[in-house]
Amino acid sequence: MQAQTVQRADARRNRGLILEAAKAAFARDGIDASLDEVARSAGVGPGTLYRHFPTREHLLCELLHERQTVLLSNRDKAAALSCAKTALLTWMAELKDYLSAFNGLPRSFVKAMEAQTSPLAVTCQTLISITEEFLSRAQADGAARPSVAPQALFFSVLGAAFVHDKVREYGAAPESVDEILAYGYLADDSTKNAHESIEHSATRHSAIKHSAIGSNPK
Amino acid sequence: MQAQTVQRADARRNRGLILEAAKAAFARDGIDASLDEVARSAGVGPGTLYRHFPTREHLLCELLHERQTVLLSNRDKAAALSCAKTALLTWMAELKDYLSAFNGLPRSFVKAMEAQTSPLAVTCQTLISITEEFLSRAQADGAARPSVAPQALFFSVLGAAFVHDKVREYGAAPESVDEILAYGYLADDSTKNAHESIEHSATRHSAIKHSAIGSNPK
DNA sequence: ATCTATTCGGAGGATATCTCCGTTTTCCGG
DNA sequence: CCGGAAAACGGAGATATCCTCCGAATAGAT
Repeated sequence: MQAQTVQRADARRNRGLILEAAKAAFARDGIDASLDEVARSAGVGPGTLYRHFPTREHLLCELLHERQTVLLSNRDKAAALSCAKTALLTWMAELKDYLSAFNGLPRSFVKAMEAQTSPLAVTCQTLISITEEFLSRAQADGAARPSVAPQALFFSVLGAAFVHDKVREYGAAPESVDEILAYGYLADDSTKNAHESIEHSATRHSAIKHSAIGSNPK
Repeated sequence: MQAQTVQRADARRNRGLILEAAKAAFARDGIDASLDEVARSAGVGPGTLYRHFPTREHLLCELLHERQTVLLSNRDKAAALSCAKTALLTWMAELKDYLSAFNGLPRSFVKAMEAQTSPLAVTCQTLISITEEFLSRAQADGAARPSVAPQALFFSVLGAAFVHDKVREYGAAPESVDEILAYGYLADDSTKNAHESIEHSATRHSAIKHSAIGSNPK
């Protein structure tokens, strides 16, 4: 790794070559692209790649910086919107797009959320914080439901991003999923008494899971 | 494969052993568990495993049959509910639970939807059809939004199932994501004029994506 | 021009997927 | 009960990926 000191010229050059090759490979094959292949197409040895980027996540994180710059500038544009609801909707669209940058990217983010050691973890926290800003503003404005938590919302976008590419390939409208996320699948005017049915069902579900697969302890 | 004729005694026995071992391995390590390891713990050679189940999906599909039986019986219970809304909510919970049976299962399903050759593809179609039943009924009842398409709803559940385990591990309430899916993150009483903002944002988003990554043509 | 710290590159060990084919097992007809 | 053909087994091995280790090469300071 290059620590805090200045790195040698060849090191700097190779780093750039690797990033370029990785960007192409990830864009083409998704984040599971072979790293040895990336090294090969960058014209360096595997050792060089792993010295610069110890894990796939480090490499990914570096590639996302570029995107992140765009995302943050769009955050500002969205934040400048006068309508809190439109601002939130806009941010959500930007966020989902960012999370769909590479095929399989949501999986990396989700993994990063359970392992704080991942270099993507900080990014996650940042994104949740920003989401919270937009969400809070919309909630204060009465445009978003008060019981929605920023973490839950972020997870939901991750889910939407996860299916995003496949929805397109399947022929359905990608926005249809976004719309469900924003407005729900239930109608607005329903009474609230069916709410507990979800809990009930979920509880019953655990019981089912138990009896169905619980035959192997630990 | 065992074609239509009866298979030999040892073949039948090994098939059972493999399924048992695979169930344990998938439950423990998720659907990416090593198949050679499954074969080893089943006490058979790799060749035997691959002769019985040519691909990981074939094996997975067979393992899901058991779950599917439970799911279908629960479908009937849910369908018997008098309230269309509660019925839909219940089905959605059952479905999500089914799709969370193994860690990483949603990825397989999503893959199956773009490759019709996968043995899971039929299952997908079945699940979408059932979802459509519940959805249509709720829509006729005014309990679900008319513009929601069954495919989009299914994709949304896949997204929710994808993050399900991680939400739990993260410490947030798993139901929070379900709630967002059902009711949306926006408030009920908003006017509809922000609707087009989504489209607008999406369009603008594509433009962003273009300029950000469009440097490598095909 | 020399020397040293840095960086490189690729051989190689570990693990996983999937195939091929010689060997073993089942079970049917005699 | 007993061949023998068909069915099934199993594991060696070809290929791919990840990641490490260390002798060789190189940049850049003196």
